[in-house]
Amino acid sequence: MKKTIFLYGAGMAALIILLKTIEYNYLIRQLNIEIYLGIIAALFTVLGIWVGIQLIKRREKLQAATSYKPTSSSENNSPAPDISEREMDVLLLMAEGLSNQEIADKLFISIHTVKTHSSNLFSKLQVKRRTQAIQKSKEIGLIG
Amino acid sequence: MKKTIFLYGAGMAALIILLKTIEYNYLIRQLNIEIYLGIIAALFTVLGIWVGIQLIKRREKLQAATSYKPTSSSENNSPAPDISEREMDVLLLMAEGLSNQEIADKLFISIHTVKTHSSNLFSKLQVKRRTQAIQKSKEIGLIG
DNA sequence: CCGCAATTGGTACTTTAGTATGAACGAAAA
DNA sequence: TTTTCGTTCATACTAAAGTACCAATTGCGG
Repeated sequence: MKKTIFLYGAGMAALIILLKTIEYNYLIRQLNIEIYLGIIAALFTVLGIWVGIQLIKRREKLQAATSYKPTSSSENNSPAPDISEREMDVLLLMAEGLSNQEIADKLFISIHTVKTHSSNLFSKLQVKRRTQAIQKSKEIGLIG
Repeated sequence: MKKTIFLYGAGMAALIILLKTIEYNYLIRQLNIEIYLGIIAALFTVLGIWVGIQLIKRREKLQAATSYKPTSSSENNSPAPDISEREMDVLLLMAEGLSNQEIADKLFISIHTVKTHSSNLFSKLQVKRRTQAIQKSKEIGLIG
């Protein structure tokens, strides 16, 4: 949370510095004021889109946390290793045949994170490939 | 789609009109140019946030549409795509989580042949990856 | 005999998957 | 407050999967 605000402020500062540089150097005397305003509008529109996406991600994370609690503490005793909630998300999408990139898009995380989760998943399931993970997790009743 | 674009354009137009009104009436002569730029930045940031939210919504809708497609009309157009005997062998071992090399060893053929079979298999099943092939062949009852 | 499909094998290439390692942050527990 | 764990992201690498194109063999039916 604080990090996002800091990054937002830093981005703003960087933009302001950039604009000041443009203004006081050479461009502002040659360019039309309309073009200058257009550049500012475009830049801050992009910045706003980024902020909006960040807000969506945060909200969805909070919603998921409040709605999905009873996933991994009920019946998994000996055969089911303690798969975390996020690893379970990856596993389910994996079983549907999605690629890592598609899983990343659907969960709003990067493909690197998907690889991290899946790698940990394979370790916990003691398998080497995603096809084996699907097969084994169905065997031990992790997924339907 | 078109509606969103129209709304976006309308929002832009309204903003421009507002800015022009501010500029040509009274504020621009009294206020500092910095404040004027700040107002523009803030307005377009808000606009960008809105656009970002719209983009997220659209993408989620598309994902839902694509993910729910194969439930209704997948088993009527391809109840039995003529899978050859050897392709079936590969598919069965594939569903057990074996790699191409392991399948090749088990069938006493080269890995190239396994790739050929699996590639033809994916074309016939209209999928792109082995995980999807397993999922789909179970859906349409090709394998148990 | 000839065409056709299936099977097998290959080269060369791009894409995806997976590993190893490190880093950062937040929340919860100790 | 410090530690631990889960989550996130990243780079750099190797391994596996998949595609495109080609070619030889075999068996079957016209």
